[in-house]
Amino acid sequence: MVSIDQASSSALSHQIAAALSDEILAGKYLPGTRILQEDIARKFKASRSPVREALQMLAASGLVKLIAHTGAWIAELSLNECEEMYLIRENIEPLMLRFSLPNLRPEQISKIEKLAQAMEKNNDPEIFLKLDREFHLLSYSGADTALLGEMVERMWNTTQHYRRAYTGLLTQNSFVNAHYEHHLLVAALKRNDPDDASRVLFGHIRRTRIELSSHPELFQSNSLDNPSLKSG
Amino acid sequence: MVSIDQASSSALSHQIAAALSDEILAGKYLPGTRILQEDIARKFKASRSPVREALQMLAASGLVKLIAHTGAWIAELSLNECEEMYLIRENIEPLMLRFSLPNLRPEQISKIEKLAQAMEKNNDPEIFLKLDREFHLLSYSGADTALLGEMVERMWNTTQHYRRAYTGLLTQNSFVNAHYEHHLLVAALKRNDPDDASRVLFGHIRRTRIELSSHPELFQSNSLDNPSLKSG
DNA sequence: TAGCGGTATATTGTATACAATCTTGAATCG
DNA sequence: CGATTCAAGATTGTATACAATATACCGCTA
Repeated sequence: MVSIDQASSSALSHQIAAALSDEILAGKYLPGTRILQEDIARKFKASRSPVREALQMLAASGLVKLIAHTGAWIAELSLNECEEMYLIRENIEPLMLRFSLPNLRPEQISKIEKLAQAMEKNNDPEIFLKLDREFHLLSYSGADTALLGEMVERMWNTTQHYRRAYTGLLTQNSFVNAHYEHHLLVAALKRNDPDDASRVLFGHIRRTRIELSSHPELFQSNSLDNPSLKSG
Repeated sequence: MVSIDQASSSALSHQIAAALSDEILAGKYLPGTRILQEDIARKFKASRSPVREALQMLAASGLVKLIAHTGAWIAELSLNECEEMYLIRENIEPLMLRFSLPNLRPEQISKIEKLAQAMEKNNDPEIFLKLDREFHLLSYSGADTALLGEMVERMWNTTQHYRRAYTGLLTQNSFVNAHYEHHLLVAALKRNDPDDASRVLFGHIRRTRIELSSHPELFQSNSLDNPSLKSG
């Protein structure tokens, strides 16, 4: 369940897309940052051809926004768009969890439990971000629904920057609800209770959406050279 | 709410993507058909560069499947994948309808009603397909949720071939349930009842999914040169 | 001084040539 | 006779050169 996993392909365009994808998700580029084809080409010692294709792939996965004849930017969500993503996630991820649960093996559930515990002990936002992503995506890994999986991962990708900004904002205490929900989710998984698992997951995403929406300051664009701001 | 609507852009790649998109949705290529870059290039009197980009765009919108170093094929769904799409639709489209309804203007609702009536009078499957798509997408058009809209349209695109095959299979009588549901939906819209509208829509998509799944013969691949069949 | 044009520059889009990879089919071997 | 290997052809992937477009800066005008 890795979005651009044709990356194993020798195709340069796929390698570039995978590398850029990692960097973007790691937060090395801020939303709204402009991307010049030549810069990327130089960086990977390639021509612009594979770079252009890589940018198209990243646009398809929601990490980059392309505007014809104008350029490419790191994708940026408004507060409304971010809430939209969370609303969709609320309705989709519980469904995926239902498909996954029957196929989750005990050792996977153990691993999920350990991730929840690790998150609780940890106090580095960046590590939380990583563990949280692994926790949830692993809980979906039993689902034999590739198309659903792609959608879900895409939504995690496009919201990644804002989860980072949000977790960076919070104090240690503010995470308690998330930890509670994670533990409740693990408990439901262990007792093989898809109804309760879905309900807890729904509430978890919903609560996060609501808390996010009380931090509009996370969505002030920090780059002024994005033409989509003028035209919109 | 048109997927590749940068097509208005003068960029050749976008024009090619838009034209191909129309043709694929119109059923001029069967799922599993291989697409050669040179053929498309000749057809549009262009070089392969814009064709490659167009194919990437179509892959992003779910109409085409790309395999590195190997080629491009008209996207094909298995019965399971198609059911997956419908399950997602069941959970997503009622949500979008809820966003849309408060912003639908009376004349739009009238238009929706007329489409339902036109579908009932009509007995050409191809026209039904077109009207049905217009009916539903128009019912969502009040929603100010671009991201959700893109997802929904994407799902309509990827399932278009199978809706066509299915409607072509049915007798006039088999459409009655769809007509009933359409009328119930219109009634709920007219009385501004989002709960009922969502419920009817959910049932409409769900029933279609179940009926589709009783026709596995629609999903026998009719092209034998698709490598994804061997490797999968 | 603010707003408008227009030109130079920067950047993206496309065509062409070449390289890399895969597919096909025939010849060979067990 | 079936499976395998290898080479030729077909097709995709990449680099480079050029064309088209947009951006930015400067000077002009009101």
